[in-house]
Amino acid sequence: MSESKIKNMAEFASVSGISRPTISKYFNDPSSVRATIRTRIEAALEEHDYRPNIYAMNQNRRLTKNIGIVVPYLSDPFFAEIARNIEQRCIAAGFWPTLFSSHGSRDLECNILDSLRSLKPAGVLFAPLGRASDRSVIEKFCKDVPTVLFDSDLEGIGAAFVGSDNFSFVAQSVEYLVRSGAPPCFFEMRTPANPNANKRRKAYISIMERLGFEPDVIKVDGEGWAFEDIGYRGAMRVLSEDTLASDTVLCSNDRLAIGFLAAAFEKGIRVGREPDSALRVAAHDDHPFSRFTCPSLTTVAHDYEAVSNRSVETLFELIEGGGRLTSRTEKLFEARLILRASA
Amino acid sequence: MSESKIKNMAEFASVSGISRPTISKYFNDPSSVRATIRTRIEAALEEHDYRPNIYAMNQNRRLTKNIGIVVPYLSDPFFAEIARNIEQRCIAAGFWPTLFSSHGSRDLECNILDSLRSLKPAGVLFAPLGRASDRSVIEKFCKDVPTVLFDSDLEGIGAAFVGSDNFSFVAQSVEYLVRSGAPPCFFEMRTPANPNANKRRKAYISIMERLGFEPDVIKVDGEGWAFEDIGYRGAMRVLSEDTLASDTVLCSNDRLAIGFLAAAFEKGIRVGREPDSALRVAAHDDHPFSRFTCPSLTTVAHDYEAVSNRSVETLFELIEGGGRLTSRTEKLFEARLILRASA
DNA sequence: ATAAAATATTGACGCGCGTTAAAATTTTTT
DNA sequence: AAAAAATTTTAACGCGCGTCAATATTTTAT
Repeated sequence: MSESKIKNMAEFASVSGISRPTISKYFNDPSSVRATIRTRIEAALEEHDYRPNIYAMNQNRRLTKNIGIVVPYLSDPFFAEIARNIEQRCIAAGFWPTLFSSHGSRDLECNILDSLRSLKPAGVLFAPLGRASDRSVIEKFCKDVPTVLFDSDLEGIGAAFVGSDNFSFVAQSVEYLVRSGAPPCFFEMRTPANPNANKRRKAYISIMERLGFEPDVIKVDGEGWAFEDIGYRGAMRVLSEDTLASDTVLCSNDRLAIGFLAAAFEKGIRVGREPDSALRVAAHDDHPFSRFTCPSLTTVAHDYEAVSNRSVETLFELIEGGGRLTSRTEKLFEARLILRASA
Repeated sequence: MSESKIKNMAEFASVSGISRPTISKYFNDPSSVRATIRTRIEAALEEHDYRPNIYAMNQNRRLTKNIGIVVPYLSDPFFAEIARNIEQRCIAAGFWPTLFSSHGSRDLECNILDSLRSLKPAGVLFAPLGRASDRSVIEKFCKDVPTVLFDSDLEGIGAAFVGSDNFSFVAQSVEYLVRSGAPPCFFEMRTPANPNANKRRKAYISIMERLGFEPDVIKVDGEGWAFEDIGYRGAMRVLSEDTLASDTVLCSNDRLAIGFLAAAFEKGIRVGREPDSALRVAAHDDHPFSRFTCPSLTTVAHDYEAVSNRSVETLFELIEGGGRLTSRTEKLFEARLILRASA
């Protein structure tokens, strides 16, 4: 490798013996130049390790190759995993993804959208906070920037939504629990942060009624995103007061269940599907940690792969379509029951 | 708010009645213009919501306001929390942080550094993979870009290192365990990904010897970053074969312990510090989930706040010093014992 | 009020690259 | 081998902003 530092495209053009516009074309799309030229450029690249200045590149292009990924809470490994998956796919497609987390804060979510705007991204994959989101700010953003919502839907906002079918989650868990024991009560936060929680509650009620059982929704107090803690405190109270009408508890999500199981353990209450257990606990999401709860958590899994795949594909279609799709599509993927020891 | 869209700084200068160079100065540092001018600019900003083009801004500036944050594995909530903390501090200081995760991959780590280079960041906060890192690539990167390492040290690389004192972790856990029961064996991965693990093992051995006990290191197989699973499998084997020489197990880190506790539970082995328990388990890190293990995990906590604070402060000094510090500093913060139910 | 210091304005250039039109070259077709 | 098609080269402009020097204006000190 030559020691001379190349500082701009013109210089690189002259050392490689190829004209600057052609070099420029190459960097925008290597397949747009003839193979002979391409190999010559790539040989020169080996020699001199020049890289175009991304700021100059993006300054006039109407569309950058940037993609924004926004999740509500990155400390939740569930979102970290989804983000990672999406990120990889964007990179593979030649985009430059940037990851943002709203950290559960409405203001931060707005600020992120603001920053994102000045990044002039080709598109954005956005999992909103939900209830805490500033709907009007997001709506305005989505009008200006091609955006696909995922995980959590804001009706009518964004060019498309990709997520999991909450009804399918609850159908599978409730039907399994009923089939294998007593009908479950439903354990959730009083004011859930996320619209999925509301859909799950509604699904629970409707499925229970369809099966001819009385729905029993237990709402526990707590704000924010410390779900494990909220589940733990709620369970401690419920278990102490011994107000549980059913020996089967279906938690709205795994993180609540993690807290619930910790409380049950502390109370010395045996959880599981063996005859000598006092309680069965199941939940939804198949959180990365739910394999390691005690007992391991019976849950219903998202089709992670499918959701992240489809989100990215939809965004690419949107980008190729110049930021518009014929109509707003909503794709919901089926969930899959994961039988473990807790129920 | 006026409906006319302002498309560049010259236009904004004319509508606000202030010259373009002054506007430019304002955006680079609002305090560098007179108060009267500042309020006039800010009034105009309210009126017209203009924002400078970040690409044009960064193209000629020798130093951008970007800061890169690189962590080895974002799906680990420990790193997610640290990253979030650091991110907030950078924003508060007027920088533009961008978060990257190596996802445990050597190649990805190199690619990230490569991308980071073209972002021309003012500085980088970097927690390397450790053993899997490509030392020479990182060394080269750190020569070009002002970088502070945190969490995991690569000796001699980067302008400074900020982390936790592994000796202090192990001193506290071992001394507590010895004081309150039998001396612990040490449970770890055979080939740890992270230099901290090696330091902890060495500390364990030296502290045990100092206290007059025979060190007993149990190494379990497994590669990668699925620590819980590795801990689980290792514990299943150890507990099945009943080869544990001590009734007290000190895990190298909490994530291994989470797997260990899951295995113990599955085996029906009672863990805790009560007299009727068969085993005590403790670990290090105070992982966000260790409050919710069964039983809750006795561990030793990082001083998160201090580490992220100092990392950021050190980077700011480095940036203000033009990318050079007088000498490479290594700051290690003390750890704090967290007594819970498992030991 | 006047002088000195600080700050703002005017006018202009440069950064590195995208992009375009016309001319030159290469490749493909016939 | 000649004509047609595709690609590259040459030359030049523009993007939005940083920055600088000379000048004008405002603020502070005397």
